[in-house]
Amino acid sequence: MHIENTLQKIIIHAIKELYQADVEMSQITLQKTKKEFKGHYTLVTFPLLRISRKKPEETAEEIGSWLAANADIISGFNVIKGFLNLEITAGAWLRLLEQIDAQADYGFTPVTDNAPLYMVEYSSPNTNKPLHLGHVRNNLLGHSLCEVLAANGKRVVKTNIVNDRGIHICKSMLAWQKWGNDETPESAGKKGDHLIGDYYVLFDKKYKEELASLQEKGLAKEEAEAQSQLMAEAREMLRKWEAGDQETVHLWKRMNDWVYAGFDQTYRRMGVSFDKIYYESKTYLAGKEEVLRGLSQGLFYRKEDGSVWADLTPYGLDHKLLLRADGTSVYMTQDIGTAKLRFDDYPINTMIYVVGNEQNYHFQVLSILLDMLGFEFGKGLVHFSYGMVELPEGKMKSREGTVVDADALMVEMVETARETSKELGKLDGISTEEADKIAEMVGMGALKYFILKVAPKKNMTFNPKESIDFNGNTGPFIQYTHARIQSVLRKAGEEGITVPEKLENSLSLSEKEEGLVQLLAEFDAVVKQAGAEYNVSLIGNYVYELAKEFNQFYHDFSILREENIPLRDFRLTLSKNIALTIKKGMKLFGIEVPERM
RNA sequence: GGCUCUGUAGUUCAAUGGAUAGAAUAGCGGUUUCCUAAACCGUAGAUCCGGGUUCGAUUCCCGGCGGAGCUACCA
Repeated sequence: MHIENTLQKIIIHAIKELYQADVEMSQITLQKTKKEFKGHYTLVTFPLLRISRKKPEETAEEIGSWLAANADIISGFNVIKGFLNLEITAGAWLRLLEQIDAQADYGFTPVTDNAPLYMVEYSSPNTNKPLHLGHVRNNLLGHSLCEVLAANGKRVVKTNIVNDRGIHICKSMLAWQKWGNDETPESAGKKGDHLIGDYYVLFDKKYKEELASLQEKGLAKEEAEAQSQLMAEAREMLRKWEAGDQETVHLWKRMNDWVYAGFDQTYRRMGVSFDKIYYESKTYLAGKEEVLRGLSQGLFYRKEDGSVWADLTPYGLDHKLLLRADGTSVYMTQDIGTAKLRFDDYPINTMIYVVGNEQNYHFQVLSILLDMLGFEFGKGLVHFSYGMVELPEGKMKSREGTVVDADALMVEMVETARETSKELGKLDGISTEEADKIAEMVGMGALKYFILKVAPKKNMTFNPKESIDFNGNTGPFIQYTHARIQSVLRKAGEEGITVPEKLENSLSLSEKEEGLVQLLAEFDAVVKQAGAEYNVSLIGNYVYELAKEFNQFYHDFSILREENIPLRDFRLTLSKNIALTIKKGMKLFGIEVPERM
């Protein structure tokens, strides 16, 4: 980062000296030199030909010569076609390493009191179903995005909106009332969210049976649906709930608490958390108010049947329903209310919604509506849209029982990690507690990394078999690299070797060492870029590259037994810095790195 | 039909408009007297099709073809 920036400035100076022309930073295209060529950074000279009025090779040659003569961080250069490959001096690399070395453990850009405030909404579960694989991607992306933003010096408020009201909730309540026999999570030995989810499924089953028997009597499907006793009861329950009927509300609270306890357990294991949770049951009325205000101000209109609509045709969109004919609110109404409450609660600069791409249209509309209602934050809201998670067999379908449950998945990942460790004899001689801890870190690391390394925007395929693979571009590989480095440092300590704080300035770096130092130097820049582009996955691929380079490096050199003492010291410091960077990178993913594994 | 996203090795993923399109897996062939082999090395294999802009296109634009999603008085 620092070197790249410095280089750009020097090159701008060089061009001024050579061609008496001013160029913008953006015209200086620097990139990492490809492995097969000598050098660290490459200047692409094609965009500069207009200024130099010379052939690419000549231009590159001239700039290269000027730099070699005048810039003290350049130790050499070579020209291939229009590409100017620049070599950086060992001294410059070492100074950079010392800077990194001086950083605190997680010392990215520090967060200050007046830093921009970002509110990030993620997770957003329904209280009638346990979390599944899709939520896992949501939670991990949301949490990781928050970490990346904070690393870039932003204040972050993590928030969640719980969809805790509506007919779907009444369905599971009704099923529990009818067939539950007072079952509780304790008596059933199930997590609360799973218990409620099971009753939701039970309702659906019973409802289908009812429809089938009605249809047998000769009713059409629509008639059967209209006559369904069960559905009528569910609707009646919703009416009672909205009217504040004590018994209904009490049951609702009791069952919701079971669900929240279940969710909390899942969140804790995933390592995600929230600073402020909003409940739809408490925000939908505010939304209704806002919509009615908009109506009275002539922003919206009312149809003959009483329903309220927004005309979005001036924005190239359709008409959008905001309140039903019976006055009840819809999803959009609730999101308007939630947004208002949030901005009342916090001085938010940017609101980010981590929600799947099936809702792209919804957030496009929400942004316009908030803007119409006069909230200046409407226009700038960010929909952090991510793709669906599919299985090798295709989409997850609850009806076909192909939904991957989040809790079951985590259990399976950790179990597999434990089994594999055992087979490899890694668990010999360590306590059960430590083995458990390592299995948890590795299993969860595999899951998190597998999901986060994919560019958020894209749909992805989740293959359970491959996700628990510990080879290649995986979390465990990176964790393993970290553990090996810790082992090196530990052994050095046992031999009485201390890792030097200051580095000798006279060292010459091998190509491999230069490669590693370069990766270290660029890490902060990647984190910045990830924060600016809301692209979390950049970091994963980067840390993997670093880990891979180190493994190769490690394989080729015997670090501690190096005869040359300063070189040994240097490599120890390098190892320490790599371990630190891996740890920082993985923390941005919410992944823990074991000291040994 | 309209709108949005997407199309890269057998498979899963990379690639600010730059050099010979990278990895990983699976395949084939190797490396353990090497302080962690969950490692390392070699080998083979891909940009959906057709135009355009550009010195230069996987990337940007237009047109096809394929996939996903949205287009609900569900959330």
